[in-house]
Order: sequence, then structure tokens, then C-alpha cells
Amino acid sequence: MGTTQLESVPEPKYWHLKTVLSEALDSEFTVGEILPNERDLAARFGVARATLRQALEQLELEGRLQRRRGVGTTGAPPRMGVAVGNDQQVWPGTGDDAWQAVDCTLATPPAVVATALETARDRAVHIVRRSRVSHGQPVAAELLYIPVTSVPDLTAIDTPSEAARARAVLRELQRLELEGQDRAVELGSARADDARELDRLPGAPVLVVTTRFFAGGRTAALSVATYRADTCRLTFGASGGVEIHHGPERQAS
Amino acid sequence: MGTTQLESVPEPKYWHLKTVLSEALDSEFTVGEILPNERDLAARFGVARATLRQALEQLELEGRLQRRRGVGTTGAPPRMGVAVGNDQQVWPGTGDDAWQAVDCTLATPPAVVATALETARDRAVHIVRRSRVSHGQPVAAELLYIPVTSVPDLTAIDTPSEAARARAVLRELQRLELEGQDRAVELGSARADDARELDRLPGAPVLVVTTRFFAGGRTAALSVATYRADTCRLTFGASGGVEIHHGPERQAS
DNA sequence: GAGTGGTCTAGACCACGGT
DNA sequence: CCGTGGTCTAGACCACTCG
Repeated sequence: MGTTQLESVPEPKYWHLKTVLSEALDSEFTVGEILPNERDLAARFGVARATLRQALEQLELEGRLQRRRGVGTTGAPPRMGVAVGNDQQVWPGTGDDAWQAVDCTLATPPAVVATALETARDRAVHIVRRSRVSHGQPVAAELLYIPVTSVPDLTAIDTPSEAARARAVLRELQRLELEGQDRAVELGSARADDARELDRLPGAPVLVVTTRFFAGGRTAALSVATYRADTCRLTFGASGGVEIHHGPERQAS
Repeated sequence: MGTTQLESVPEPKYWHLKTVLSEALDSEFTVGEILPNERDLAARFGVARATLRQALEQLELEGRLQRRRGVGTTGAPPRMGVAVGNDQQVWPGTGDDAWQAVDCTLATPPAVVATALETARDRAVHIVRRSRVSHGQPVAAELLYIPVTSVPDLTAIDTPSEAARARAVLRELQRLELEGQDRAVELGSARADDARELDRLPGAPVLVVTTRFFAGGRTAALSVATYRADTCRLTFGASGGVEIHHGPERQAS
């Protein structure tokens, strides 16, 4: 690689650093290999640690590396494809292995959820927590809001565990006829509890997938699933997702 | 002798700041209103500017506010829903209002694209650039890679503009029978050219939507679309979804 | 206890948008 | 020109993991 050409508009240092490190990751480091610590790297490049960190943050955001406090910085494997929607629309928990029910509580939903459900603010809803694991790693945490009116026949429960109660609610929900659903994806940052479940620090970037389930002319359930943005590539559609994709570089203009 | 401290986990300052500011945005500021500059805010909260900025960065990531160099920091409108996939699978540029063709070049694709297209590294592809505007704002930039073999009958062109050539390629592509498509969403950071087109700084967070189009048993085209993550909520509407949102025509200032 | 990444400070200068 | 956010520095201390 040549020397950087001096430009009329100087490139920020951290941006140039990011490029250099990215290339080094491609050529000189293997996945999982730990690279020098931040103080050494900063010294090696002749920049302040904060500047070096700015580059590392971007690379972590792009899923190129992984940093763990007390341990070090390692090269990251390519993002895993996580199927989040096949064409068929189904209730949550249907023939599903990907998600695992955790627990279930009965509470009044936050304001945003209430409006999305078109329910009164003070109507209680079931809140089912589920978690999703892929390739041995936690990849998503979900909160499923189900108005009590959607599962009226839910028998008074005498279940051994929270998880069992969650499954009972889902089973009841599946008896309704699903009329349609609706999905949105946006960027967010992990709340404290989600962060813990996803093994990340609070504020870590996440992809929030919001799904509305329609039945009986109403919104019968609302799912808010937060996926680790650094390790996941959300896939929609038929095939099982093949290609990875990082990368810069296009021909010059 | 230790006195046991119950709240032994101190919340980071920037995290607390973020919460306070977020509440202030909800109650005390209207959309578009400019809030005090960073130096004032930092002084007001008794923290260093860098710490204050850490909080602002998160809020910007979540689409709560918008910062522009030389201007200031303003409250942001709710994210706009951007339809990125209806169930029907169609070729790009079909009955299309959302996207606008910009130009078209012929070049060899980057390595990642070549493998995704299952084409030889040195085979040229058409690269069509398109941009998408919603509510008067640029929201996405797209690169469409189309192997020359997908549009063999493309006549030697004598078009007045680059944009016209782009449209010609798309028209030719639409003559094939679309056998299926494949989508993935992941987090990325804007390359320099995309950033310019999206009116953001390089490195700004973007949602990268990769779509593969299948025809004739091959991947006939590959679309890589980068959406502004701060202002966009990608919707995959299926049903007769009730999408609202709001082009709030507030007075220009 | 040693070493790692995470947080925080108090400055400085730069690039940009408006006047 | 001025004021804004963007970049950068050279330190410091904290929280965590591991041997």
C-alpha cells in the first residue's frame, strides 16, 4: 500500500486508521485472534488512545471485531444470518425452535405499546419474554405483548414455572386465526436488561424488529425483538442466506 | 467492616445524561427546535464536553435528535416508515416511484459482489446507481450490480444522459422472468460517497439492505441499498397495513 | 495483582454554515 | 466574521477477567 496522498480535504485520522486496521484484519489476523491492546496500538500508530478507540468502535459496529473488557480485542467471524421472516406468516411459537420462552408477566404496557395495540392504557397485557440463541450465542431478546382480550379462555394457571406459563399463553394465542402481519426494522440501542441478556454493554447497537399480528380485525399481539447488530445479519425470504458482506471498495469515480 | 452498598453499580454519567436529555426532549422541546450548544449543555450538567457528546451520539443513533455542523442540535421528528419490501417480488424499477436512477457505469465488481453474483471476478457488470427520496429528504443510496449476461440484448446505447442509460438497463432487466428474491438487513457505516449522497458524515450508521434477484437459475442482479439509520424505519408491510406517518410540514426556518 | 477495555476530564484546533 | 459541531490530545481512574 502506498503512502496516503495529501488531499485538499484531509481525511480524519480515525477514518484512515479504520481503513488500515480493516485491511490488517483481512490479511494479517485470523478470526478469534487477539490483537494488540489499545495502548499499544495507539502508540504504534502515533495517535491518542481516544482516536484509536474511535476507529475500533466503527469496526466493532461493522462486525469486524469484538471487544471484551478485561480480555481484549479479537477479530470477529462474519455475521451470522438470522432468519427473521419467511414468507409465510405464522404466530410466534409455532413449530418454532429458534425462540425459547423465558417467563410471562401480567402488567400494563408502556404508552407506545398501548397505542400500537390500540388498547386502553390501563388494560393489562400479558408480557412474554423470549430469547433466541444461534450458533451457541444469544442473538436476540423479545418482548411479546398480548392483550388479555386476545386470549380470553386462558385458564387460571397452576403451572410449575414462568416458562410454562409463557408457553400456555402462546398456545392459546395460536388458536386464533392469523389474518396478517406487519414488520418494521430500525436501529436502536440496548436497554440495560436486554444488554445483559445479549451479553453486551448497555447502549450497544441493536436491530429492533417490531411485528404486529392481526386477528379478529384487531392487533392481537405485538412483538418487539432486539437483535445484536454487531453479530447478526437479518435475513428475509426463502433461501437460507449464503453470503457475507463486508466491505468497501468500489472503483474510483 | 464494610458497609454494604446496595446500589454498588454506578451508572455511567453519559448513560444518566442520555436519560435526562431524552425526557427533556419529550417534554420541553418541540421537533426542529434547536437546543443549547454542546459547551453550554456540558457546563449545565457539570460534565466534560466529551461526556456530553457521548450521550448526544446515542440519542442521535436512536433518532431522537439531529446534529449539523455549523448549525446546531435540534430535536428530530419520529422516524419515517420506509417501505422496503412488499410480499410481491418485482424487479427494481418496476412501476417505481420511490427510486430515481442516477447513472450507470460498466466495471468489474468488488470481490464480495462477484462471489454473490457467482460470476467471474473479472467479468464486467453494469453498476446502476439509484437514490431514494422520501418526505423531501434523501433516505437511501443504492448500487445495483447487473452482470452483462443478464441483459445481453442491450443495444449499443446512444443516450443523452447517464440516467437514461441506467433506465435502459433496468428496462432490459425487466424482460427476464423473476424467479425469486432474497433479502438481508444489517448495520453498517456509510462510505464516503454514500455519506455525501445521504447528507451525512462518513461513518454515519446505515441500514444495509442486500437483495439478490434470481432469474434463469442464476443470480441475475444484486442490489445493495444503504438507508439512513437515524431517520428511517424499514417496513416490510405485508397485510393491508395501516401505515401512517406524517409529513409534518412545519414551517421552514 | 496485572492487564484489559470502559469512562471521564480539560483543554486545543479544525471544518463548516450562516452573517 | 462568529458560533456550531467534529476531531484530537495526554493524561487519569474505574470495572472487569484471569492466572
